[in-house]
Amino acid sequence: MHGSGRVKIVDVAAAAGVSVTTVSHVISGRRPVSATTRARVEDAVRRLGYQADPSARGLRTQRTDTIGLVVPDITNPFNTELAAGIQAIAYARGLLTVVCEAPMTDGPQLPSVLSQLIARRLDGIVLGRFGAQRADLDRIAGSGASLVRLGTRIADGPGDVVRGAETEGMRDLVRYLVGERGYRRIGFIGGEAGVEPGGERYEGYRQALTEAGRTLPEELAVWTGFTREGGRAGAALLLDATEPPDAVVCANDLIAIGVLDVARERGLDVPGRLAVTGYDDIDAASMVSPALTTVVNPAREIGRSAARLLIDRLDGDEGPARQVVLTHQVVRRASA
Amino acid sequence: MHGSGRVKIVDVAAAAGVSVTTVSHVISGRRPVSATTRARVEDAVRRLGYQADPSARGLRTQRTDTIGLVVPDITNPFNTELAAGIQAIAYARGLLTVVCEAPMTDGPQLPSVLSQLIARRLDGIVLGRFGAQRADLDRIAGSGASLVRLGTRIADGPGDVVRGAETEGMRDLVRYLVGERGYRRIGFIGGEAGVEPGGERYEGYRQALTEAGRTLPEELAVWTGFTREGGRAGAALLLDATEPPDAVVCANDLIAIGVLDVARERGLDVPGRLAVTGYDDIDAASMVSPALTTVVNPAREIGRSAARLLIDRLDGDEGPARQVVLTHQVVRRASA
DNA sequence: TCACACTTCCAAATCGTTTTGCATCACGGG
DNA sequence: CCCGTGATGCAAAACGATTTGGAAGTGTGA
Repeated sequence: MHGSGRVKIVDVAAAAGVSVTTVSHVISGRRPVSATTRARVEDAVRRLGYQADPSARGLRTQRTDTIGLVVPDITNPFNTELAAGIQAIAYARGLLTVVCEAPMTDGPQLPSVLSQLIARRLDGIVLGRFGAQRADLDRIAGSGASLVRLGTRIADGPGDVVRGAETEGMRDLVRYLVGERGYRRIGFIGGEAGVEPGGERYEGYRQALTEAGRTLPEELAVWTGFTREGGRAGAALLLDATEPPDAVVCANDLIAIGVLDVARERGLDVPGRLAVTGYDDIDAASMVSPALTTVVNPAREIGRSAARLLIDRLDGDEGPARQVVLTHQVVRRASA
Repeated sequence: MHGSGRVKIVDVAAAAGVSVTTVSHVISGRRPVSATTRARVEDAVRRLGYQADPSARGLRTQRTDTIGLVVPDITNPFNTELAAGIQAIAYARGLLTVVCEAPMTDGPQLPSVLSQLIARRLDGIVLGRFGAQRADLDRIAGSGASLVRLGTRIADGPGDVVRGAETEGMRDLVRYLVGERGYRRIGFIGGEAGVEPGGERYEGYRQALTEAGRTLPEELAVWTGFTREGGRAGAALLLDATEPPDAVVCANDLIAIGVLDVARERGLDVPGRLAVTGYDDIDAASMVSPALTTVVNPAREIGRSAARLLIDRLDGDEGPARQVVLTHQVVRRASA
């Protein structure tokens, strides 16, 4: 019952009165075929509704025409936008995209997810903003899949890189807070400790403060998690400090939204009593109130660039590793 | 270079000193193998890091071990949660999940996306809340893929169905607005006209109003689109009516958030001057302010149920079509 | 007419599994 | 002693495409 009557390439060949070889050549265009024969074949393909079996083709060509995206949190809108950007490009090329979640904390971890994807013989993998080990990267590269890494400044290691100018973005944001808005005591809430892109963004925060001649308030920098929950936890920590901040800079928008939650619970006026900023500019950043001052991280464009790089590699580009850096932009809204 | 040195089943057989048949039987467990032989084979598999080639396996077994989810808007958090629920179950079963976007308006439409997925010989497809034609459903079923439809009340047609009790959910919500909160003139903003789940939800709205003896304010029911933009457009329409509503019921949360945007722009107090409600209870519903009164639509659980149904079918369940209905729950927050 | 190049097509090998039908062996019961 | 029965393992045939080497057919110039 299951696809028993599927039309195969031999059926097309029979219907068109040619050999399967010719049908294949018409379809792939790898060898010239006379116009009349081509027309007969194409007509037969259309009439019978022939579609090549991807397993059979993949077996022969050693390609799956499938690429993967691995992200730490599939529900983070940033990652969703990313996926949408990749899919748009990949779909047009006939590539299927599978997006997998490899949580930072619980659930199947990165190495396990990579095993699955490598076993699937994906043609390429986009690794989204992770604390990936060098061993993970080498494993992907060693499997024969092309690799694009996202949001990391670390240039060595296999694969191409796409990233936003995150250090610069955060630096500009904090400059704005210090210079134009005059906040005095600025805290920082990061994601998981030591993990990109938290490091990048913290670095920008650090730079802006030191260039302004401020001392880094080390007791006001905490790392919790890139989630709303993480923001709540971080806010509690910072607000209960002996000398609380008048502004808190968050490593992404979800964290900032968690901080807003706490501020509302405690009846703190934002930004009067406490300024809050995010990073990424996800849709929700403009939904909350006060609307978040944040930095645009062009998720969809990052996805598109990553897909294009990957496709170039699949098409045989053997050139040296490339790095694409996308511009940033501070968005001034009501929260700071 | 590309995977040239991949270890194949013959390599494992050689290393273990048995035939490939035996290796295959050890792996699949389809025929008994003596304990000592099994141990030797398993050891060889581990040592060599053997992983069966999915194309070769798929060619023989006529399965891809891959399922698909099709949704109209991949950036809608409801759909993301849905995907996460499906993935969680599928991943544990060794199934890969691909989620595809088939927008209602622009971009590749449903039939075209289905063609891609059918060409890929997916084992099963979950069709997320769509105005799918009967022909689309039949095409999926005819391709041999198992089918689960989401959020539709239409029982006939191929495939199993998973849905929330949406008519009831919306009915309870509107009862609350009318009965407990005393709103007099209640408008409705739907998604794309005539498309599930808009129809379901409108029906609940209609039922609640008629059972309360109200006349349906037909001029206050508009269909725009299941997005924030749609909400903005709908709000403009309703607020500029000759006799504007004091409450507006939206077919999903994104629409409601768009209405909040407009209310804020116009300086309308919510809920004092205008009450607003959503549907789905996505994360953002509790981020905006005032926080949305809405109805829980258990996206993740719907996804899990759908995946389980699909897997049952893949395992050979030939029973009659099933329908799973999940409970709803009104969440009373600040917006109404 | 022959030689040569170009077009156009085909037969057959190949990709790496799974699965079927058989052969072999050991063992116990009649 | 022989035969049936299970357990165990192997050889070979699929699965459905792509690709290579070569065989026809066609046209041109000497």
